Amino acid sequence: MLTRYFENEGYQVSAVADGQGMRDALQRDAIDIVLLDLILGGGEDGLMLVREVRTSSDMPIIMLSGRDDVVDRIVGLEMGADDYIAKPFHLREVLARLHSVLRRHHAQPPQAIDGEGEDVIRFNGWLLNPRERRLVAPEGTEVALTTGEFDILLVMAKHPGRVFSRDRLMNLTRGRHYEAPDRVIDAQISRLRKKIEAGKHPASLIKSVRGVGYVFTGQASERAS
Amino acid sequence: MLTRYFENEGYQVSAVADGQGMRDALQRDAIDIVLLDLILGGGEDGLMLVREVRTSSDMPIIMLSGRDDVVDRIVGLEMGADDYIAKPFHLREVLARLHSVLRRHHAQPPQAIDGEGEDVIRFNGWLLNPRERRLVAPEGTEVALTTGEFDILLVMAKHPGRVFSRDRLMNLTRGRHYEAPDRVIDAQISRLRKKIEAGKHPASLIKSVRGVGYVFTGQASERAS
DNA sequence: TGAAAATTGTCACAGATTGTAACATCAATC
DNA sequence: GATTGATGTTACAATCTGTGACAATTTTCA
Repeated sequence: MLTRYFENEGYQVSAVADGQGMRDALQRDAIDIVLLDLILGGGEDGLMLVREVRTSSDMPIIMLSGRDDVVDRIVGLEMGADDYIAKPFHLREVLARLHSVLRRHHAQPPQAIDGEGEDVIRFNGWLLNPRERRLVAPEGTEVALTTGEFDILLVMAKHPGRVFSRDRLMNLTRGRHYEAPDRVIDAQISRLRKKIEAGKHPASLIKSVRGVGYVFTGQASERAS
Repeated sequence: MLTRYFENEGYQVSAVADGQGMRDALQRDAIDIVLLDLILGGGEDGLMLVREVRTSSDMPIIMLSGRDDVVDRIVGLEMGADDYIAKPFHLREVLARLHSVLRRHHAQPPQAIDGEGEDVIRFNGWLLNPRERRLVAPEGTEVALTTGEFDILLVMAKHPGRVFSRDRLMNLTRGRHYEAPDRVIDAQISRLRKKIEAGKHPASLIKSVRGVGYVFTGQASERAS
């Protein structure tokens, strides 16, 4: 029902049956938000899944529950869900809340400090400016990155400490269903490393996690006012 | 009743009758959380047990009490319990609170704004930084660990004094349903020891518990701010 | 448009990491 | 102290990753 409704509304929906399905979808598709029913098959608990997702990302999550249980609601929100909707609900209401969550989420840091709207990312002295698509080294010189290199660095630097699979990087930096061998990412990472971990800055900012993918391990220093 | 319920929920439960049973279980099993009834047999006081556990660890504890007594509740929480549930309770509620406590407990300081809020782990002069995935020796030199070695050390160092079975380490450092002989862990531990217990630091930080698994015996010094 | 330049994809090989297994040690038990 | 079983260690094989060379593709610009 939800699937049909949201597809009619123009969304692209990945409907899955259980926790494993969710993990797969998160890996495979470029997911913007998760709607999660508390009562799942497969013996997995929806609350646990919320926590699991939260440990590695700030993916927006809306919990749907079979009943309006105060404890469930509170625990769910404490667990990190962004909203909680009890059945029965109106489809229109779900849509409204979804918009609300997405808005809050994307509206993340409008960051109007000093009358400026910078949302640059800083790490270990580096400065990454998504708007201008520029990378500036600690000593102030600009490092030229190609489009692909920049996209990968941007995605990863936004989430330090989070491990990205090659597939996921593929999805996030290119369109949804891009087909190419994963090793393309390896090559890009290699070129990227050569540029940002060059002689002067021997720190390893991108580490590889064997069998999984890559992590950005820079020291993000947000909100430089 | 609780045992059966939680086992149905997929938890592994060690049910014991008294304080001594609890101590044994804490030693023997890899305990994640303690549910403690205030009214115990064996003449031991539940409150005392809370304090006893608290003096040596930050093990999460939920107290169950036969009555909803404000004094009991306050004293219990002051003693260091993480939550307090009065009878009669719904099993679902206990589960929810348990989730909540576990989450709070595992919760990494969510992304520490202002670049502050390191959650590095220190032990015996060593410094383990999960975000940067770096291990720094007491004398300041960095020790290069592989992904697998780092994961094992991280899991164990987070819970000094806790015994991890090989299976559990397997689960915690790789996916859930990973299939490989347990001896893989032995090999990894061996390599890890060679790196962190090398000539300069003869202290044995990882001890083996025959028939069970391994314990991290470093002296954790938390949260140097 | 067409050539030059830049970027990306592909591949091969080197190197690193991990799984496996054999054997050496060690601990517990009788 | 001999036996039995568990753990430590190591070598080697299997797998995964890093990187350079070059081809294919896209972009730039005359």
